[in-house]
Amino acid sequence: MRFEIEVTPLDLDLTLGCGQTFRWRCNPDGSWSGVLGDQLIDLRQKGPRILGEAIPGGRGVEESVLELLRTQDDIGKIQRRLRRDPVLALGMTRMKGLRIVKLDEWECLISYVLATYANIPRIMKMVEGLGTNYGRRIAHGAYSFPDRGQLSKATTKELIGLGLGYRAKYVRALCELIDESTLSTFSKAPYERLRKGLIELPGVGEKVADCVSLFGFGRLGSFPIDIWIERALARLYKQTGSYTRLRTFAAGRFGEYSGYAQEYLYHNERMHAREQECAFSKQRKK
DNA sequence: GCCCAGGAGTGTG
DNA sequence: CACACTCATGGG
Repeated sequence: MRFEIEVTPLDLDLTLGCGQTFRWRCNPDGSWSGVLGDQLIDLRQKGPRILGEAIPGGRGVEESVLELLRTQDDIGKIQRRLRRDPVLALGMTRMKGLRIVKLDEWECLISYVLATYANIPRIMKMVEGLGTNYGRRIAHGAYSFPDRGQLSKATTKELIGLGLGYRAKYVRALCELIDESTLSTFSKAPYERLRKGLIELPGVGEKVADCVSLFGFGRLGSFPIDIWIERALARLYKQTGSYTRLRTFAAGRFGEYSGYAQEYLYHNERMHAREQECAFSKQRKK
């Protein structure tokens, strides 16, 4: 089923390729393929228009893509607020098309528990492994992310076989602990209580809780601090110290849209590191 | 071969 | 509060 939607501003490559979600892949022709619920979806950007194709297709496909891209966010308003920070204002215009994504809560929780101490290619491989082994087949080579019931069938040994390592026991424990009401209670909870509830879960610390709050539960005030954000805060703001200290700094500086600030800083820092690396290798060639 | 990764859990000073 | 150590492994 083909469909077409319009989203502005939007940079699909930035949004789907900057490491927020581990389920979308860029095809050789520049389009993106991913799974939303039980739909395999291809997206191709033509200026402000997004040309999409869904298999098997059906009602609500457009809506699920609009939800993924958080089209209700007023990017202009968010950027005006964040531009009050001179450091952030510097390179922010080119980030205009980078949108926070809205992921399924359960998928997001499991994905970011797997994301601890692993690089992005490996995380993608682990998440893909859960899909192909425990999800439902949608199309050739495409599987839905397994729900609690499906993932509960996995043994710790099987999960380790998929390369999860010590993360396997956390996935097992989460399958036991999380039920239907847990996530809906979380959804209704105010941010700080949601955060505390998430941190009580096995395999979930402050950083994962903040990622799940942001990408899974859509709390834009959340500010996950990983190694890249730590570097960015040290390099650009001369801020170092504990997670709590850095988090307090970010809240005061970026306020209710800290999540967008975080994603800008994250992407910027990774690009900066890559430029440094290129400059270094060029220098060595001489 | 070596370094590092969208960290968490636990124990100690 | 701050560190220190372990966990388990694969990608670049």
